[in-house]
Amino acid sequence: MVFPKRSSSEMESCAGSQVAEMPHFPKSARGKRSVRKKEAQSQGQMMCAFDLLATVAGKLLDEGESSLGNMSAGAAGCPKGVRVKQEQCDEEVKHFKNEVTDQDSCNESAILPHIAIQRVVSHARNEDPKAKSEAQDKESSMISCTKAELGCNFGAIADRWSPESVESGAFTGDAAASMMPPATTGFHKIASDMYNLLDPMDVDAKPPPLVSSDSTGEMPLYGDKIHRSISFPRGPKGAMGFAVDRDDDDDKSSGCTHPSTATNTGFRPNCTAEHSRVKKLLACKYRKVAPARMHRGDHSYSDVDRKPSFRNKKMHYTRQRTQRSTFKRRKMFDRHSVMASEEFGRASGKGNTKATARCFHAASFEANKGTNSMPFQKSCESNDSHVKLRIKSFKVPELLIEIPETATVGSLKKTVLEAVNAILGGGLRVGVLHHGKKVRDDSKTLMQAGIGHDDMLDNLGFSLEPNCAQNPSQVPAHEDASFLETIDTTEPLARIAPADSSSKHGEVDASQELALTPFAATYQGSDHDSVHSPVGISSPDKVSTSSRAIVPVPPADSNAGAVVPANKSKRSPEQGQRRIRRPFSVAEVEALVLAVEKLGTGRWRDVKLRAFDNAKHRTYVDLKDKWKTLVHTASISPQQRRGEPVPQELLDRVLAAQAYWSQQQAKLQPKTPPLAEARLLT
DNA sequence: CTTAGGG
DNA sequence: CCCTAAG
Repeated sequence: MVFPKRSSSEMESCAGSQVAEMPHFPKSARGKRSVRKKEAQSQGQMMCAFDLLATVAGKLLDEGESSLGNMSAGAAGCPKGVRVKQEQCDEEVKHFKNEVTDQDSCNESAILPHIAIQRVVSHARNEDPKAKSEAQDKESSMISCTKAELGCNFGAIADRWSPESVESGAFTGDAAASMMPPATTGFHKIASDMYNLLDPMDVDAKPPPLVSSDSTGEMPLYGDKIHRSISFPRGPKGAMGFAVDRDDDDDKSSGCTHPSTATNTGFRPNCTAEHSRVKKLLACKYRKVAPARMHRGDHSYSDVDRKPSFRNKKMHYTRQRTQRSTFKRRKMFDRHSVMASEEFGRASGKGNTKATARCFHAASFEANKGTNSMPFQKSCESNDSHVKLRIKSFKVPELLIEIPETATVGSLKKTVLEAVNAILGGGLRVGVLHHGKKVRDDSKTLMQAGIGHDDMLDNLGFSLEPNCAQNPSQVPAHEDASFLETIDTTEPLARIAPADSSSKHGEVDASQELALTPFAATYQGSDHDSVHSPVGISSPDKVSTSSRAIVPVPPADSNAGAVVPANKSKRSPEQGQRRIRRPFSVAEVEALVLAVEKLGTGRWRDVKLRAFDNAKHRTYVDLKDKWKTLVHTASISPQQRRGEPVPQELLDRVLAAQAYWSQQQAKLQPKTPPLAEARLLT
């Protein structure tokens, strides 16, 4: 038989000692699974740290919002910008580290984020190298600071970052280089390297023996790369995720850092991948709303918490299923758009005033850019009992937006705008919140309502509500709480960046994230949404009771991006949702081919695990289907093919592998042990 | 839950 | 991609 060079060698190797083992793979695979799981758990803590870091980064991004927009416009610019900020962040972290170390008392968890943020936000200052070095020196000691997890985590983060960030650059370049499909000859090889290096699965699960036995020369690199990737991927990844990642606020609320609470218990376990994901998603939104909710004494918190944990129980695939039902990116706005200063006050108390404000503004209509203060304020003119209110911004009711990752930022904006218009078109009404309570009685005078006193400023809030559907029965309290997602600004960035060369890696578990390379991070963008949706989706379910369950909108054409005021109906029939179409990128195909070459055509689950473990949106069924189409594609004339052209080389390999494995299967039927085959082939 | 196939 | 029968 004639196989492409690489294929043949690989196949043979497989057929040889390997094949015999192959059959066992499934078992090991299961074992792997558990392993992975374990790892993920153990890394849960890190997540907290990362989240924190993310938070900081988030601040940065927030601050650079405007520039961000610009960057998005000019695609290429983004990554760079992000990285820079990241570095800054890094600096901050280091600094921070110092402080913490010096303080020695990490208990003041609340202060940590504060410090970090402030510094970040006011990144104006130059970092003094001295502190930096000091920080490095103290790294070890830092880690020992176990008392306050926050501090500890932070230390960990810094630890991770600082050293790595340096290398990061190089690595990135490296990866980039390998990413660029050079001569077709080495293409697959490169890809394999890439995957090896990207694929966490391999890292934690792949049994060394198997690997080494593999005749290919890629393996050696394997270990090496893995290490590296494990050590720093954070950086890049973080950079991306940062925009989205939660911030300290979140941490606190989540209980990871927060000293108090019931939440703590519930949350803690969730400091796992899933949770973090959710958190990321919720990031800004969450941040914003959190105070509000607390204010209202709502249960949403727990809601949010549980969701993740709930999902955690499920396995990957299950999760996927859940997620898949709605790959939607949602953009929801807390209806209580205008938060009284009181809430902000609280926020600031936690040391995130700026962040909150920023976020707030970002999410709102940006009515008043540049002002970090409260969204509205009253210039109480004690004069003649007139109450002057200045509403700086309003938040619109929830919005559910679905937009392809490939969409441009511009289209995203447009989409959002449309969504907003849609809501506005339906008519809006203004809600007044006083002391966190909705003032329903329109006939009351402000005075009667207690509005107008000095305190008012701190307790008055406005909200925009859809004029239509809303039923009075809905209690404002909990509904939106759970839907605090925000589009991660990152997305666009990620998107724009280096294409989706390495498509298959999203991050799920901390461990996985660790293995991610900068590029992987890039790719994550796509995964992110898959991540997003889950949250959104789960939320609706959980909160179905609430008024504004999100109504999964039938995905309009990918380009258009569907927008729906999530308030329309209370039900969330995400069930019937058809997953959005996500064409396989060449990189993905490459990975698939590679995996199939090794594993064969009948073990899709393993293929999934091996090459797409991180691609949460690719199920083994998808892979199987893709293979099917690939085989078909390979057998038709290039002119008949559609979509992103797949390198002929890959198609050839597809056919070869297909032929090989089907033959293998055939021989297996008659009960011919693979070993025999191997011998023959050899 | 996975596979394997048809739709 | 979805849906399902089978295992």
